[in-house]
Amino acid sequence: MIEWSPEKIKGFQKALLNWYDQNKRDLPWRVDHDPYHVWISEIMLQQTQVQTVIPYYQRFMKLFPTVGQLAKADESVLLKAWEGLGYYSRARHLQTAARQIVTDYGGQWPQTIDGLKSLSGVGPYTAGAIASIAFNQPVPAVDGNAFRVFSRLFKIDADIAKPQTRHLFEKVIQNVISRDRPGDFNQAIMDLGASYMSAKNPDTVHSPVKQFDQAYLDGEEDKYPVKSKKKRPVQVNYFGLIIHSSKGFLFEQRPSDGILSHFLMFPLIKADELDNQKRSVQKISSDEIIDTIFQSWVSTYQLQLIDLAFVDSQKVSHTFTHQKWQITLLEATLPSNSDLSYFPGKWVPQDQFSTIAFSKVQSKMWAAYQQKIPKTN
DNA sequence: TAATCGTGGGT
DNA sequence: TACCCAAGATT
Repeated sequence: MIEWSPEKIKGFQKALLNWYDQNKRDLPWRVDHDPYHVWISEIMLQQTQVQTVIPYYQRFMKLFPTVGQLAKADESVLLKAWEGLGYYSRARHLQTAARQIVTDYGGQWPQTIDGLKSLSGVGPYTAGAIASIAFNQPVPAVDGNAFRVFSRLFKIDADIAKPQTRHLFEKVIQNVISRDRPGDFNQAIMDLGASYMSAKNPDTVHSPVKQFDQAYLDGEEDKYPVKSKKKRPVQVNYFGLIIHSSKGFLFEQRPSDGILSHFLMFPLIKADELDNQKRSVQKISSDEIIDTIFQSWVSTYQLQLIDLAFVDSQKVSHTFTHQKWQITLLEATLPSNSDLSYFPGKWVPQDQFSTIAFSKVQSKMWAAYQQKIPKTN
């Protein structure tokens, strides 16, 4: 890693902020520096592209214009507004934090890094972003853009995939951030990282700070940032049960932890658990699958599925960050007066589907069941 | 610490 | 396809 003189730091700040003043992106959360606006946008933007967030942000602000209204909102309405954004715990943390602000902080925003980090779902990056943008504090906001930009400027070869590395970047940024315009400085880095200094096909030759980009000057920008590779998703096979009655379709409430926690979905059964119930390592036949599911539901939920059969369609496939699901659909009916006391779910009439937040994979199952055509992502 | 948590877009 | 990336936080 290289060092910069005070003169070089001043020159960098000037070049960066001059460029930002002329070329900053016109984004809906940049109309002011309201901490509520900054906060909502930063949470939505976590691991999510700007163009995806824009319509969600605009709808969100119409639904929940203030932190107080977010605090007292129905969680089902909130999750419906978040539908499709993913990482749904962000939405739950959002409301938890809104209630923290209203109750713990008397409606007044904490303005320190530690105070902001005490809010649910607000970590080091988001706290830095709010503190600098909304409260004009000279603190770093180390996101993926900052990692990429500063690793190239300073030729930092620390692995940005390791949590510890953030501290190193915070020290570097603390030394070069504009004391006069910290919020604009951090946002300028983000705009730079999203344009001339993007991850793929960077256009450094036209970058406003190319003369400060040591990796570029040395012809080594393709070496930065250093980032270790992620593991590939593991495949998990499921059977998905489309169960209907005159009351609608049977939805199962997923557990409070793990992927898609709390979501209502068509009941899913892990294929290997079904195999275990048969105490067999070998794959079981179609008849045995139906028989085993039927008996499992009788013993577990005291529910008797009628006409349980495979849906004549391709498997539903969906890939998450760490899991690849392959779902084989089955269909059954259940008497509408069935006792659901032992079942963690409820009947949902079809005309109420639009009021419930569907995960992407749930939407795929429903589409496959309705259309009986192949569905993949 | 390393693993986990969704989805859409691009190559 | 398979893989990577996108304004990260939590446990």
